[in-house]
Amino acid sequence: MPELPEVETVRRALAPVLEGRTLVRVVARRPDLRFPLPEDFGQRLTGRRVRAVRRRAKFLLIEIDDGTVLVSHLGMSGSYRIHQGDKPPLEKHEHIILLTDEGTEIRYNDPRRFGFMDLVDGGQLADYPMLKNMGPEPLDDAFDGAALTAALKNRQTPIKAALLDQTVVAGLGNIYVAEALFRAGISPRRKAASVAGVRAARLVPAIKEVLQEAIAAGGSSISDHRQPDGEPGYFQHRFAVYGRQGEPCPGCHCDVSRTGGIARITQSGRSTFYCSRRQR
DNA sequence: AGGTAGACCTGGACGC
DNA sequence: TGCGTCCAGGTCTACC
Repeated sequence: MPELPEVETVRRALAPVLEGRTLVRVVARRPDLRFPLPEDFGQRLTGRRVRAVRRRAKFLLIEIDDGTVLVSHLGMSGSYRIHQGDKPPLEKHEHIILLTDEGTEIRYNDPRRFGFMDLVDGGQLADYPMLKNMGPEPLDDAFDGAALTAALKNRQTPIKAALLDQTVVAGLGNIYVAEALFRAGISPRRKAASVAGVRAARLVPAIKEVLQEAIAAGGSSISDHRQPDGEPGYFQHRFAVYGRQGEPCPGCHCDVSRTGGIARITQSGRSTFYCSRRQR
């Protein structure tokens, strides 16, 4: 599921039920997700108050009043669900349960367990291995055409792979890279270093716009992913190319029976969707 | 050094 | 119904 817009949607849902609240019960129903959970994970959080729920790229950063940060990454299939009042029976893959002093229950569900949680000293966060080399936030003003051009300089890999590299720009994944490249009219196969100057200046706003629109739509619901309140996201209905192989791209007048419509290719082991006529 | 496969894990969709 | 195959939003590690 979760690229930047989905994680931001989760952050916005969790912040009002967690910030300022005390965690009265924290249960890990198994000792590990992708990695082993820290020793005494539940005990270290129980009785503590949550200061803030932040996000960096695809990471949720839940700041605790003792200076600890609960780092949460959703991997491919992680999701949070908030229950106030009625608590339905626990599901098989609901691995982590947080209960607040207001009686709100927050469950972390992750069938594939590619997600993980960790407890990190706030002062050490900048050195945390998975955050240390992270590139700029795509929605920050500092991320502009010049910054992208510099980050792509001399890179021979396709632009698709470069945008998935979190050290170039942090938070994009397979879906939003495809959508941003379509909007910018840039082929995913183009050499990254050649996305400079005007092309980079076109790509940056395409990235920002697609992310902002997706956040406004509550993210994308692929498979059975939901927002924490149980509502689906709606941005998947607005995908121009992702998952649409063989269809005409939006605004396209070509003869799909002849051109084959939106193409699907494999790049570094992952599906790429694009229009070979309008993306160069 | 930079770039590309393989690994991690479960479940859903599809073909036979 | 059941089995095998393929595919999936991410990222680390091990190789060339």
